[in-house]
Amino acid sequence: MDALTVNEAAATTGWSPRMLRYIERAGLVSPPRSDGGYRLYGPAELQRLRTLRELLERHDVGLAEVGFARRMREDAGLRAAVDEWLTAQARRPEEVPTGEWLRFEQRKHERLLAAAQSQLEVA
Amino acid sequence: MDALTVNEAAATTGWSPRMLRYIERAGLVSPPRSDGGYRLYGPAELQRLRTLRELLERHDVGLAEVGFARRMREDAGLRAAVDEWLTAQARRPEEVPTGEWLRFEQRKHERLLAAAQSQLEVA
DNA sequence: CAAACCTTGACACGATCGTGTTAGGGTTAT
DNA sequence: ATAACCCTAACACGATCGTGTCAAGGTTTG
Repeated sequence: MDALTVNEAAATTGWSPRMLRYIERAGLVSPPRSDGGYRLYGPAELQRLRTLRELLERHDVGLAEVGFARRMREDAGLRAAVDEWLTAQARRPEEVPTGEWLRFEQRKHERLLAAAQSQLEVA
Repeated sequence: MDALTVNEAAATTGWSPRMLRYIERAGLVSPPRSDGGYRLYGPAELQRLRTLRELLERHDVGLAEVGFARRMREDAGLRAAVDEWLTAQARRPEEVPTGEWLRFEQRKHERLLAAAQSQLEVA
């Protein structure tokens, strides 16, 4: 069998087994199961897990946010509602001071980086 | 003056003053300010606050999620990355993409990347 | 069969979200 | 001028996110 179990998949993707289960519950990567219920990660799932990691790291996004993007993609009503609301906002560009929001995001990012840093220093 | 202050705006929109400030910080509704720094909510902002409430209640969405949708809309690179990841998920591996489908996806991706590029050039 | 691995469920813990409240200090309006 | 209102910053607090770990029990495999 060329399918890996959770621990093996974890070893080759950089996720922990715990996170692999969490990611499945979040509806992002759901491997098929063996007759006994074991998760079986094939090449497709492994690739998705690696690209998911890339996506989160490079764009400072959370799993829940990707899950929300997925929900928007699948729920046309939701997508339309959110899109409409945001579009109305965009029609008033003079009332959109992006500076504050940017600084807010920057501070959040700085906090995340600081946390990652101290994490590394411990290791 | 037909602009309301935070407490007045809160009274007519159903939000608390605290949440009005929080919503501004989240980049969702940013009213102009008086010379002294008071928030001044006009009809446009009031309407946006009411529709925002509608949106959250009807679709069980959080403020942070709407903020993320906004971020995706404004950051073409992010949008392209998330979109690409989710699209790959939808495609079944055994359902080998026909030339037609593949070319369609490729063109979409190219458009998204081009948008990201021009976004960067502006900055 | 038995060791090694998997499953779900739970407790734990720091970080962020959504929200209220309070403190110290300016602004507006009467 | 002074009461009433606003501003930001901060503490607090339950809920959820992201993550680890442990327990009790089923599966795979040599």
